[in-house]
Amino acid sequence: MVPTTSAERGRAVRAQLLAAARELVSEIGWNAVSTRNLADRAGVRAGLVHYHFESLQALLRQAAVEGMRAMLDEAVDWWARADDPADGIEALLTGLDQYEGDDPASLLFVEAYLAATRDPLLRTQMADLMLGFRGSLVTALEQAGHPTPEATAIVVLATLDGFLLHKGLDPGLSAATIMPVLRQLAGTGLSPDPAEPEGRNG
Amino acid sequence: MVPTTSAERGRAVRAQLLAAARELVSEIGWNAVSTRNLADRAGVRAGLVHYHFESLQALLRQAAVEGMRAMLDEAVDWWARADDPADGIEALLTGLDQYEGDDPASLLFVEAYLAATRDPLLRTQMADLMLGFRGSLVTALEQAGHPTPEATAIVVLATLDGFLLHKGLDPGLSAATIMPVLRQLAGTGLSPDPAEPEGRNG
DNA sequence: GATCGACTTGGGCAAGTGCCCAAACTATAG
DNA sequence: CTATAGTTTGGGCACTTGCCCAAGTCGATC
Repeated sequence: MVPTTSAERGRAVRAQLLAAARELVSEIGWNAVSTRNLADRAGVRAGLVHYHFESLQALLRQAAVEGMRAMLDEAVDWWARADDPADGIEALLTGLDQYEGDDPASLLFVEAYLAATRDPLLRTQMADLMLGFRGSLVTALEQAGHPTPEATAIVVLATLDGFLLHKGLDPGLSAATIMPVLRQLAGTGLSPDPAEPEGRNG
Repeated sequence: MVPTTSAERGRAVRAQLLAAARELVSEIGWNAVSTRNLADRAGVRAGLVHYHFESLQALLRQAAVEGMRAMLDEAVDWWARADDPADGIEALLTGLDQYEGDDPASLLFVEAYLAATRDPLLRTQMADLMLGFRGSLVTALEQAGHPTPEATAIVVLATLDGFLLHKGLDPGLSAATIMPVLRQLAGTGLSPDPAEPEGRNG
């Protein structure tokens, strides 16, 4: 259905701008997104950016936070369904494996981390997001009877983000390589697999 | 010794520019460094940037790679001295703990990771750097008799980088919290020390 | 028809960008 | 002294930046 009223078209433009922002942030970097190339990508005139949003930064902030929240919510669902937290981690990791270090979703996260360093509002919003996500991992680990859920959750999340940083440099890195180690981490530590083959990288 | 000849002064200016670049990249971000604020920080005229360097990007690339190499070499020395790889990791982590998420060295790394995504030359240089660093961790783990040195090294390095990403959001994160988990990872799992599990808590 | 409000247009502004270059400077060599 | 080579200066070019705004379009309401 093509939007007809002004309000409907306005809402559509806002959505297009936010989607274009998500694309461009991963493609050219947070600081390289300008009102003009953003409007270009969204297929609208540049003047509209500052009609619909207070500033470029506010637009980028909203786009990033909404995008990340959607992805994290999806991941939390995985955890709710899987009975072993390690299965949820594996699902997350293999999701990254189809890309070769230029996964747009991953880059959006890293760009946002960096931008948050210089944008206090974005920092608090992202901190809330990550706290909630970490909490859901902690409860999953608790329910699995893990001895140190808090510290392990922090390490697992750091590893996930660090892994996609490294994958940008070395696309040959495979989730399969590190999965056994993460599985051992997420497991209760009571039944380690006897012989785990050594992976390699490219 | 104050430089007197033109060549000496030129070398000094190059060094000042590279140092200023390292500072500014962590303070305002890779893409926000311009010829003018860079020259300003270095205390030289803007025209000198393009006399001494082919381009701004080339300057930033060289500054980042040199800075990272110096820091990694230092860390490798730690490994050479410590007999337990976990001690080296602990030394690295506590080095990060004195900052509150705005450690200039850490930010330089993350900024470089991101810039490498869009600069093929920087990517290969950083890949070499990280491969060498990871290799030294692998040998340290091998000598300690670790069963899966390769995969563990990848996870440990990813955790290190991911941890500083998260620390930017949540400065309350302490290295002490995750150290037991990393120690378990880096250990052989055979507990060479008589009493080792469950040390102090953060 | 007229009016209203949300939205859109296109042009503009001051400031900043990377890079360039002719001219000047400076310490050494012939 | 005059060359010479390396370095430094200050201004400039063409372009992009975020943000602004008067004038316009368009459907809904009176």
